[in-house]
Amino acid sequence: MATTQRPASEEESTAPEPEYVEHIRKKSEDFAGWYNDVVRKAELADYTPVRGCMVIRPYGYALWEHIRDALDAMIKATGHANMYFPLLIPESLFMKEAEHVEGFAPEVAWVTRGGRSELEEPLAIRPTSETIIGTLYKNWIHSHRDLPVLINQWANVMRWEMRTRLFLRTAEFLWQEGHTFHATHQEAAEEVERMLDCYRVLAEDWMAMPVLTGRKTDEEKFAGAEYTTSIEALMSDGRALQAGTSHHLGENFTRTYEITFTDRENTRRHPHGTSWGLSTRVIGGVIMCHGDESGLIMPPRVAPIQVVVVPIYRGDEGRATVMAAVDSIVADLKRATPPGAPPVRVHVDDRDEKPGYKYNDWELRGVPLRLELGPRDIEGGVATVVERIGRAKTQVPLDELPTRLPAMLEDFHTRLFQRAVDIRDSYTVQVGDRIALAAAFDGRQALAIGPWCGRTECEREVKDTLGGVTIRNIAPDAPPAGAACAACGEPATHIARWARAY
RNA sequence: CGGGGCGUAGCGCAGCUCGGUAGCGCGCGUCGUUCGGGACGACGAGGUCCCGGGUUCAAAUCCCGGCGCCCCGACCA
Repeated sequence: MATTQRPASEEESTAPEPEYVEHIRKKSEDFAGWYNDVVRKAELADYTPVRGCMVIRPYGYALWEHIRDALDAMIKATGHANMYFPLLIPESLFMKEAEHVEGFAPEVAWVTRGGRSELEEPLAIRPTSETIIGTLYKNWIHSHRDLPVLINQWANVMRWEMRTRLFLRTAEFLWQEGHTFHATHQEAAEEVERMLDCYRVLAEDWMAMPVLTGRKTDEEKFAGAEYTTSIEALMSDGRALQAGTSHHLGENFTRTYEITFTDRENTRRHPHGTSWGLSTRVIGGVIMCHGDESGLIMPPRVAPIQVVVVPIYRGDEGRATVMAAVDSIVADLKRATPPGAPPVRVHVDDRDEKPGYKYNDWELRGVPLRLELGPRDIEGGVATVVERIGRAKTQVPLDELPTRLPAMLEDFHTRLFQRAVDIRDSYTVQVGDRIALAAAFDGRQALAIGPWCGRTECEREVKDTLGGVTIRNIAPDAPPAGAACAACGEPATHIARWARAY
């Protein structure tokens, strides 16, 4: 290609090839590297001097706030109230529930010196709050008239993980944990289902992330739960992510913490508990579900910035003209917002950078719509709107922006959701026997759906043999009559979803 | 906890084999020209070479001992 002869005397250049160091690693070649680059360069989060703990930066925290607000509204709309419990749990309380302790003990961080005396009882930093909440509610529940108790807390918890990844698995993370107590098993079961459905709605309607709801196997359920349900999302690399869980605790904790109530027949009984949680991990889900080679793609309903305005001009005079038009657009958008409705979240990028730089920067950050406004646009009385998924350009008359932009954002949400469904479908395989199951995961990722016998040994055998393939959850539907387990051939009792998980 | 890799300017790295004045690119600051898909010039600021010890006239470089981080496994939201 190069035809120019270099003089033989010319020294070899020792300088590295010019490259854009701001660029991110290729998603198709190095998914984990891509993920890290995107999280850090889009300024969602970063590492800190604290091992395993991340800092959530303003752009990432704004995303979390929108997710949190949407979920908080649903939690309140279903009758729950927020409250707050202590971060530290005395060892003796924590150790009461045997199965719970066994499940969590390895990853609990302990405060062994209270600052006053080394002889003080060690304190666990909560990995979850069932134990302290149970202890307290023992004092507050006496009668069926005290039930149901429907509470939630937004909090940080700590689990001393061996390997951490930004958002997906950090030693400290933010979440909400709902805790409820009910008079009957049935009522608690309905609660478990109701809150799982809130998570499904949050994932699908707010984050455009399709999920499969279902029950966890005994192997994967919460330590101390009677049963666990979950929402499972498939990432665009084909691995599954547990994005929220809702547990039926039965009487497991209320027995241990001696919570009793007197029912209508004057019989003393233990209430049935539930707990359900969703964490900052879902942000990792949003990133890996929607992102592409250019970076993030933010679901509009939770996007910190929904529309970014890039002004284009030459010289100071051009700048003044364009910026006046930009100001007018922003003012129109605010004025057009119906009372009570959230305004379009618009940001004007007036940095002293070239437009091309800004395009790439905002694409990395995943802003759904970019509004370009330059001399040509102003002359035509339009703005150029470019959407993030396919970079399709639309000329929109300036006076139509207040109605068109919200509509385009809604359309963006719908297409983003459908795109995620299509990606998931591309990995989905219906399997009827072991050959099909093994083939589904042979050198690739998959979401394999098929009949299952319900046996833990079978589940473990698949995990060990097929390289970490696990049952993410079990479908609500029963298997066809007479169906055989796709993994072992024994009679099937369930429909399972197999995948490799994060 | 096993297996790898890496610690040199804010970031990415070269220099280490073979000891001798600490470098490059990007970024950052000021000024000017630019601006419809990652602009350019001039000048400038910025370093306990991860830490501790040893060898040596002399250590980023060689030796010993720590510490930290990242990646891959097993465990987990």
